[in-house]
Amino acid sequence: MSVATVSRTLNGFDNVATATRDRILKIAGTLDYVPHSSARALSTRRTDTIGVLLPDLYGEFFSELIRGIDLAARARGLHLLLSSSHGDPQEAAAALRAMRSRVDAVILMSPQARKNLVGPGSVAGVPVVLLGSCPGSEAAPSFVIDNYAGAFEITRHLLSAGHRRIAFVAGPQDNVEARERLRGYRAALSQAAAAGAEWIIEGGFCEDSGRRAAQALAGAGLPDAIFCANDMMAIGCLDALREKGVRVPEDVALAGFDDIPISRYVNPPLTTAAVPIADIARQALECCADIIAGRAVANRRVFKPELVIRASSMMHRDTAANQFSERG
Amino acid sequence: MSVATVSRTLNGFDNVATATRDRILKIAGTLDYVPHSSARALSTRRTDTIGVLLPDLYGEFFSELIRGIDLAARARGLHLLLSSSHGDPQEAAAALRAMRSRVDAVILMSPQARKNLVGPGSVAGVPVVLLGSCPGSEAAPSFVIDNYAGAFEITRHLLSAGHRRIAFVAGPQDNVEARERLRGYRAALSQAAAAGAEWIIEGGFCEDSGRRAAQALAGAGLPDAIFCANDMMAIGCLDALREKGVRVPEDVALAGFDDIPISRYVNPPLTTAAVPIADIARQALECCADIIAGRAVANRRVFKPELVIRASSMMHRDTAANQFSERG
DNA sequence: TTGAAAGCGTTACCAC
DNA sequence: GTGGTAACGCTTTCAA
Repeated sequence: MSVATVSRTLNGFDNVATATRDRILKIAGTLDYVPHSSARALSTRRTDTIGVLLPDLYGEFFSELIRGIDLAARARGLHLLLSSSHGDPQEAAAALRAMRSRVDAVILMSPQARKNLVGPGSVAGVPVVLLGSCPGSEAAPSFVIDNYAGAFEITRHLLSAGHRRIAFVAGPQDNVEARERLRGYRAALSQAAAAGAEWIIEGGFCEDSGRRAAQALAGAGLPDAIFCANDMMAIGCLDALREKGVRVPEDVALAGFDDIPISRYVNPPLTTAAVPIADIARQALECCADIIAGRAVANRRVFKPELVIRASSMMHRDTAANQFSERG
Repeated sequence: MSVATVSRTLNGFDNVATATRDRILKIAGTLDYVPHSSARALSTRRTDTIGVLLPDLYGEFFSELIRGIDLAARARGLHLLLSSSHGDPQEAAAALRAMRSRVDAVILMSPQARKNLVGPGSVAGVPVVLLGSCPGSEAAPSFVIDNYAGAFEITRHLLSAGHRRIAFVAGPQDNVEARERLRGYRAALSQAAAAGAEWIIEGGFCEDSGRRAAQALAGAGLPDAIFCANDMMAIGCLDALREKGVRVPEDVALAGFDDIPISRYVNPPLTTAAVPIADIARQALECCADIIAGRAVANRRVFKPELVIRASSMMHRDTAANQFSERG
């Protein structure tokens, strides 16, 4: 038998005699033979691998993201090359370069990018699909969250629950998603006549920055409500408030953003803007698969977060009464 | 210039004239040239990639694990090929086969394995490092948690806090780690004269099974303490107890296992057995690097969890008094 | 110090 | 249906 025939058999071509094929398959099974992927990739120019480039890996947000991508990749028989902790876009660019010949496409999340990381849909020949906004790389297909709308709705919800002075714990300043959430908060405030002034505290998307924000707020006189730019900060916030003896939602209402799995399990459960993380992840991977297969893909898909009201933002009957009487 | 000279230059050999080298590097920089990794791998028989095979990807435990591995891999210039959701060992074996030619070594976690997945330190030529116990594959280097000791200590802590009737919410029955934790609980109980009888509820390591366990317990008359085989179940448990109006730790004490990051942020903070997840992950990766480099590696490294006492298991002064008078 | 050429293990094209 | 063989892009040995 020639290598050619073996190759054809193993790749499922039908121009192989049944007898030959059976014999080959039997022997391959006996030998536990697996084709060498590098050789195949060299010849085929396909690796059956998708690269995943994330800014970080801490917390349930990224965990859900990877889970969604992994599930979809397995369903399509694709491998996943993972690389993260690319806070700065420079590093992301380097990682992208290192991945170039190892993958057929890349899922890239780089909310801190400034200049264009990615050319029109690809970088140096590798197709790129963006997860979230990536400033300067608008040409690539992207799956983005409508952060503005989500933050706007959360803020409006807090206002309509009777809260007036609403503090916002912002995300990293160089993060586009974080900035959009801030913009949504501001817009909702300025649109509501009854709303108090803007009240912005710096944060960094991690639990600890939420903690610090709560400590600062508790020291400076509490607002009616605290809106954290993501759930992790809200959880840190909640913890620090508990330590200070501040009750949520009785003394202060609280809301987050993302609806990571844990948010429904904290005490009180967290009001938040639900982002279908795993679903976005799946679609991003399928988009990669489509691109590789040469199918047409949507250029941009926007996901609007869904307002999820839980106990952390509920207004207590008598607290509400007090507030309304206080403020007329 | 010949390809050979270019190759030597790019691989940092010193038998290249400085002038030639500079010229090559300059041109390579201009062209943004990156060697084709498949071609290189085909020639070198090295991929500079480590495979990571996990049973699941849900929750902070795995998220921390991947984070630890990723950090260490980046530090060593290695890539990560990730594959998960291999509940059943059959699938894990298939994934292992598919990875074979794509990686230099594999970090494998397969707590549900039965027969030997892995030969003496490798499977079909690929070195394997085990994360956690992997029944039947004891020949490979492994990084394991002393689940028995951890569970023993948690149980003893609960007993010494005055709790007598301690319920255990078990993990999946086919999971070795879960079984070891159960064994630790049992041993501690049988060793303490004052302890109540064994009280075991089935669980599955996920939040929801913790919820269900709590609901069952709340219906059947509460124990003094609930010890969940991992933190996720404890968090689900805590949530369901809150819904039922059961106070923790006043009405019932609670403890988990793993010390995932979120555990200190729930209300009340969770008593647990701290497993240095990210550190174990790092060491596992470094072990892979050592094996690839031909360095000697330890065959088995055991990590003893550290008891972390937080508010969820604290006994209230008067509750304690009541219990002692009732039983004493 | 450099270049020529033989692999590495596939796939794919072209004869037969 | 099948086999021979030229790529694929690199590393490495051997000569020069």
